[in-house]
Amino acid sequence: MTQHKNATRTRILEAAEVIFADKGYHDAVVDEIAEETSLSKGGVYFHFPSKEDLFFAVLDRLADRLVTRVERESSPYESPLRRAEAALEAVLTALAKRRRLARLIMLQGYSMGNAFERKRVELFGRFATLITKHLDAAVAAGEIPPVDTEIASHIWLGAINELIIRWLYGGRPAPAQSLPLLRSVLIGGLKGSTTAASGAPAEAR
Amino acid sequence: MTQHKNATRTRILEAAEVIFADKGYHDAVVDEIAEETSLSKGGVYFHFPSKEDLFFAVLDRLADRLVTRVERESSPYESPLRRAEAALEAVLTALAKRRRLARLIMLQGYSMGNAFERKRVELFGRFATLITKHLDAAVAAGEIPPVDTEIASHIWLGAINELIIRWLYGGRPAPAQSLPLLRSVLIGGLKGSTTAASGAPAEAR
DNA sequence: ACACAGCGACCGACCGGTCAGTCGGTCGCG
DNA sequence: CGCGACCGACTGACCGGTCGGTCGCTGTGT
Repeated sequence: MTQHKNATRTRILEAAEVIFADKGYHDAVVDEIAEETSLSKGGVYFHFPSKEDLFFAVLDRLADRLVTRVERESSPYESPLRRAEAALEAVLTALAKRRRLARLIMLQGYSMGNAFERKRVELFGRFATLITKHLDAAVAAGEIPPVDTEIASHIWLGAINELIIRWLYGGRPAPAQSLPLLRSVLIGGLKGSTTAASGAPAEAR
Repeated sequence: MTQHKNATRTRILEAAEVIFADKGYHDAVVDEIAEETSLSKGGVYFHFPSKEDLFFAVLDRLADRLVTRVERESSPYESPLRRAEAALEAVLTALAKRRRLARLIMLQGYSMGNAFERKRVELFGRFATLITKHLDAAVAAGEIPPVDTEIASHIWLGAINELIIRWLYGGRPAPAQSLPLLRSVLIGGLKGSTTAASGAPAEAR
């Protein structure tokens, strides 16, 4: 039955998620993932062609969830800028809720070597798009000046990224504690931005 | 003569810098560093006790240079906020100037596994301090409201970090192109920040 | 001027350990 | 019986680190 096969696949993904998040790509050992799943190494390789594929599958699965969650939490708001703000907050709190997820997405991938680059761009691109979309709408609605929204969304993501990493490593300021300042700087900064110099004027719509 | 020994050491550091930046910690092979230096592996291990130590030495060397440079370029200005702004710009342009340096500091370290954590905190901490210092002065001078300057400096660094990484990977917007918006968001955001929640309130330990 | 010892810098073959991935085999279910 | 799911011993490649050895340079005694 395909049902069972699928269940096993999921079990592998779940175990792999924990172990990858804990040790990073390189230091995670396939044998351990197998053991954790009560499978043998061969069993794991029956479901995934390589360690790399397994890792990517784990990342995709998590990213899917996070995107869904962020979209759900930001959609209720009327104002585009408000939605962008909600998305910002949703990403931050979602990551803050589970260190493991954050570790995985934000750092453990690099231990894979340069093969991770493409994936990293893809992942962050997905989240950036989420925010860019709302910011574009906010520009259209006149809530903020016409800036390069793509760069802006990456500024947002970068700020979140650094605060989360800092928290992951040092436990310093809990993300929730940084949120007020984060919000005020990023949103206030955009609102007050008089810079129309976004390179190409074609963006004006 | 110690002079010669030191020169060799430097040659190793230079070669290691290139190779580590290119391949990441894990994929860089000591034999290759040796060959590039026209030394044998034993020769390399004569100068550095371990691959890990060599890597850290490379990082420290680069960080030292960057810190010096940033300090030099920001010191001439009178206004604290202006100095902070100059530091922001100096970091961005310095990293933009050499992809390799940026790669090394911002991502290749992670491939070392969890041992990198401490070092990462240390490195970013050094840069953050550079900015925090100026921001504190700016607060004292009344140029910006009293916010948590440490968090603020990490927001700045995070934004830079993400923009640089994006550029490294995709070559998308050249850092110089993002600078105007970056400046306007980060500085404008701080100026307009009404949030006084700088940890001063009764925050439980 | 010469022999030679000492030493610091460097050599490179080798060891020990680690893993990703393979493959012939097993087993239960339809 | 056949097939899909799974087993697990094994292999091959890779690499950090070691260690006995080499070699040229310098200083010392005669």
